[in-house]
Amino acid sequence: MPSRKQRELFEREQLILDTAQAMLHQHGYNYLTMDRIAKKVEYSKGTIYNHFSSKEDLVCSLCCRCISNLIEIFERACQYPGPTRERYCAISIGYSLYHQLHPMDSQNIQTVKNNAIREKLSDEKLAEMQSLEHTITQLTQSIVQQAIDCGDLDKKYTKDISSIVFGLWSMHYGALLLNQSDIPLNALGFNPVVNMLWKNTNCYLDGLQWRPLSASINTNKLFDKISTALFQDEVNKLKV
Amino acid sequence: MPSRKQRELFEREQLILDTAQAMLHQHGYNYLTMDRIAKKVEYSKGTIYNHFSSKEDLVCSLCCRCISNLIEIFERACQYPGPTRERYCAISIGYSLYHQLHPMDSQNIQTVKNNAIREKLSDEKLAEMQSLEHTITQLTQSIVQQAIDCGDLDKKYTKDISSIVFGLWSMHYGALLLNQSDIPLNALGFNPVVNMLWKNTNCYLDGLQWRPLSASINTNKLFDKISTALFQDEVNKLKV
DNA sequence: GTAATAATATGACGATTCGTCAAAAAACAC
DNA sequence: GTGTTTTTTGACGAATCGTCATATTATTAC
Repeated sequence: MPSRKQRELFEREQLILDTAQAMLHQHGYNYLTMDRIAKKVEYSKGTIYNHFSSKEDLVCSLCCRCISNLIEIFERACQYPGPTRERYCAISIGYSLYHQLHPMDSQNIQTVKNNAIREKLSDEKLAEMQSLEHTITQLTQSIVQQAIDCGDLDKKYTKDISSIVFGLWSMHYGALLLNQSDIPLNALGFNPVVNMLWKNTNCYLDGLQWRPLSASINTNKLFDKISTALFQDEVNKLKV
Repeated sequence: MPSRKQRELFEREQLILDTAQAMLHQHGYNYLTMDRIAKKVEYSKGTIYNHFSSKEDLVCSLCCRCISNLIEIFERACQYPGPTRERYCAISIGYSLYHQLHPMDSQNIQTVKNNAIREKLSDEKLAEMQSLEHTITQLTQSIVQQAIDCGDLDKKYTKDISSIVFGLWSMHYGALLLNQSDIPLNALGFNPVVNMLWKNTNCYLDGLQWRPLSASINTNKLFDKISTALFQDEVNKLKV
């Protein structure tokens, strides 16, 4: 039961974050200053600093909100009732859709990976973010475990569960970063990143012999099936 | 035929870069200032600005040096005389070894991916870096093309060459970034990143049915064979 | 060899932005 | 209504970037 005080404080914090996010998206990182945020939210700079101990901590808080949104997506994927491979694919699809729908959020997440920023983070914020990231890996890991338990994935991979989680993670993370970097992938002859990522994910899972293999199904239909079942909202928003 | 003038200018530029790199590695990004660099190299700040139009351009130049080093590694891998799959693996191994040997270089490369920095880059530096990155993708692509031409990789993948290049690239890039981020992979139960990456690369190539499949060979021995043949220096330095 | 000219180097300076803190304002207690 | 605590404020000091008028060095002309 939060008191009125606490509620107001929380709401103001959200207002600050929303304002910062809008400013970041509209005018870029270097336009984002504490003074500008203060002016926009009509509180003084000192008050902003009562909420966030540094500009970096503020940006990291934005990042944490984004990761929380991703966790919600991952949790939905984990509920998917089909075979384990489809459930694992659901994570991949959710991840892709989320980043298509909120490309700026990906930038927030990446911003904090930068050393110039990270060096200045408070220990508390860093711990908060790491805890969220931990949650994400745990969710992913649970599906691999289920696949081994039910025989969809060979038992010999029991020792490699973390490698497999890391495989999906690194592939998606790398794809996302390359996509949002200024590297002109189109001009270099690359297909849309979401398509490539979906192909590559299936290819990787085939390499693991994670059943059912993609040769036996229509992967395009599977993509539609999963996204319709779990991410209807996101798909609709993307269509607009 | 560079004149004495030009030579001196070039050498001073290298001195500035070396100094900046050392400072960056020893004390982090936020300690690196133009005034400190100027003091250390015993030239004035204005002179530094004659070489680099901004702090960001200077850091990007560091990044370009690192990418050039990587290109040298990739070119060596492309010379590897074995089957195409092994040649492709050689790129993977070279990439891993390079980042193990020069973990700070990876940070340089990533620093420039950050928006806060990228927003301030001059068009020229950005173009320079993109040109280097283009070279890297071209080298990788050529091996996939060879594999299709000689039948090691099924012809049906002709349309997917860029996807396959992107698969290797994103997986390695993501792994590298995750590795150097502060996410405590060890504590989260992950194996060493280089091992996981090697397993995942083979798994992905198996999924493509890129012959010879890893079931028919000893991947650990292959790793040793390639690294001995191409990257003896790097391996020795790592052992020390 | 010297004077005129061009090229280069210098560091004081203005501008920006961060984060602080003493003082003012508001909220609260009684 | 008065005194106390909490919160807010914005002027300020510090750090750093990038500039530019001036000083220094190099080159050319004669």
